[in-house]
Amino acid sequence: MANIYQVAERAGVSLATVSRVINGKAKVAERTKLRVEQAMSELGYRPNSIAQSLASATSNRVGILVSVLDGPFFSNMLASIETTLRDAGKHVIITAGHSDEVKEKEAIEFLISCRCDALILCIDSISDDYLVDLSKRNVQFAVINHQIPQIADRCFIVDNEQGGYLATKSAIEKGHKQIGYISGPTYKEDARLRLRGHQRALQEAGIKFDPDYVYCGDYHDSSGEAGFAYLHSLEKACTAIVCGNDDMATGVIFAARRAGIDMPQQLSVIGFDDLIFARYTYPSLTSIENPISDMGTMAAYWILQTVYKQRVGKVIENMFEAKMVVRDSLSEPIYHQSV
Amino acid sequence: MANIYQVAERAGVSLATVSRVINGKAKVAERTKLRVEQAMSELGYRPNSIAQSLASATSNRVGILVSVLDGPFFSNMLASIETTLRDAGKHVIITAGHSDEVKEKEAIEFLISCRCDALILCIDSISDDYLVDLSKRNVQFAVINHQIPQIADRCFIVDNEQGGYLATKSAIEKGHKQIGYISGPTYKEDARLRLRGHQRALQEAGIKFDPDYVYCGDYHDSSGEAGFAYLHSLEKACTAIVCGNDDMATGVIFAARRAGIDMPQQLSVIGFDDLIFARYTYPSLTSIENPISDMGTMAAYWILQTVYKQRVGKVIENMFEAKMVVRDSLSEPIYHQSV
DNA sequence: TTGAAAGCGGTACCAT
DNA sequence: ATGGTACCGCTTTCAA
Repeated sequence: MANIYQVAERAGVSLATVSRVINGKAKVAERTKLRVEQAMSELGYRPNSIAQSLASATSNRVGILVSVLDGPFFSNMLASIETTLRDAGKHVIITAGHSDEVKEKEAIEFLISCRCDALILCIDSISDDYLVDLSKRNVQFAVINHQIPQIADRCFIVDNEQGGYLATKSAIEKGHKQIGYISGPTYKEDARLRLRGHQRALQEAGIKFDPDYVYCGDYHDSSGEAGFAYLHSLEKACTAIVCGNDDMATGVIFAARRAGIDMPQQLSVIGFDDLIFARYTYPSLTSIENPISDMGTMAAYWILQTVYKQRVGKVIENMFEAKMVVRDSLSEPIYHQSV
Repeated sequence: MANIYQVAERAGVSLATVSRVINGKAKVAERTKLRVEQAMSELGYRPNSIAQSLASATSNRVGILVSVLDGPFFSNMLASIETTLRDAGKHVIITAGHSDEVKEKEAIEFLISCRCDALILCIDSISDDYLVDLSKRNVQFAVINHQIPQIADRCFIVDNEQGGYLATKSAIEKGHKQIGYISGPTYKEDARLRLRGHQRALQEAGIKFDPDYVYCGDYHDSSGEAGFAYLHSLEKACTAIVCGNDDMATGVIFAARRAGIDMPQQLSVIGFDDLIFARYTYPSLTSIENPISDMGTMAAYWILQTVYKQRVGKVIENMFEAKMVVRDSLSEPIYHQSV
């Protein structure tokens, strides 16, 4: 493939001039520019991005770290980040951290050693302190799904508390009084916030919060099944179960059906995240939309603006609203045949 | 960050020697090597992959093209490709083609202009001829999900015919005689092959193939619903519906339930692909596993071997077996209450 | 507005 | 086994 020298020669100019027309910033006489462009197209010239990176000390690479590449949670986000950044001429390098602290750190080091100009991190296990430290090295990054006060401007989160609140409130509005809650692991901030929202909704409705009605799961469907078993065994069983995420909600649905319970008549179930399969469960799952994809796009915009100094006509928002997605798994309780 | 000159200086050797220990191939005296390594770790040195790429004319980048990034079909494959290639020190650049011929070609050009050493292509709309041409330019690539005779060695496919055969055969073995088939769009090779497998199974069982029992869909769930409506309207309705993919199968399940049909008692449904949500439908979906992830890994190995001349201790296989995954949506037909 | 030339941080060939 | 050095293809001063 042709290089910049050949273009320069063919156009009868120096390579510096060719470089100028490639980059479009510096002034080049219109005539010269046309000659150069002609030469470029005649030769089918494409600038070598690697050489550009080396010379300009910007790789045009953005590294993404997600916990898992497979599974439905991140794929939409990856898609939207990729689209946004590719339109801006950036390359995306994707790695997985597998919710393991060591692997997450390795992945970050890998991305740094790739010379990424910036990172977008969806971390699970790394401490806030580590990220604060990272921000002091000259590594530019955005964080999704974590709120870290010292670097709040680069954190993009959904309003988890609000989401938890909405979920439980919608159950209350349907008339439920005995509402079980299956939480994610409470060492995770999002799980704590969702639970807090649940409590706020109860309180607002004058329902006393009873810790017995909370089961602490691990965000996997098996713990949804276990959580159902626990809540089902309580003296006064619940008519609705609100779950910290959709995986656990599907676990509840499975276990409840196995126990011969009709849903939603005898038991309402609410999830969180609104994953793709929420439509496919039976009954289809009422859930809280987690705008992870929008958050990714926003993080990408933030990077284009902050790191690449591009003008993206976007207002950077750090906190995203949580919204109900109503499907079939939530209905009025039927007390006379309560679980 | 330190560069190779600083390492050389600190170790008291030339940069050529440092380069040798980085690459590990050429011989370096043990003592020298240790000195260099010491210097590297003292300086926290990491070779600049961009400079390496420029100098060596290999970018260590592998480009991936999938139709969509979101959605469950490719995400497992992406995960396994990423793992395989990252372990080999390669970077993965991922793009989406959105099943559009123009966009797919653009994406390929983009990947080429990224200086990818090799591509892995999951294409939907591009013609075989284009790919054969591409193979004559000096672009190295593997193809997933397409069999192209001229370049068969770099194509990795599942045995679609066998999959279609297995699906229908399993229905026949359960006792079904009236078996509807909802095909993917027949301009797609995989759809044609799956349908052909269906026909072979019928023929083998002595069941006459009746084109009236075939509905041609588009691989989306809506066409599953439409296909159900059509098959359901036939004079002699079917007791089982075999679908060209899982999306259409979920469409069938939805529409059938809406029509008040009990599954699997009154109607068995079989999918193809075994996507993640096959477990979550109700009844859970019996399907044909599409080892897309294994195919991706194999394509990655093929690239490591062919393009990067690495010894991966793997036998390269181009054709992957299709396997049944038995769940609840297939059972014996109940004729006296047939649909 | 244009050109000359010095890097960017490596690789790889040729000597020694 | 080691060192010297010419690139790789581009960006970016600095001069003209």
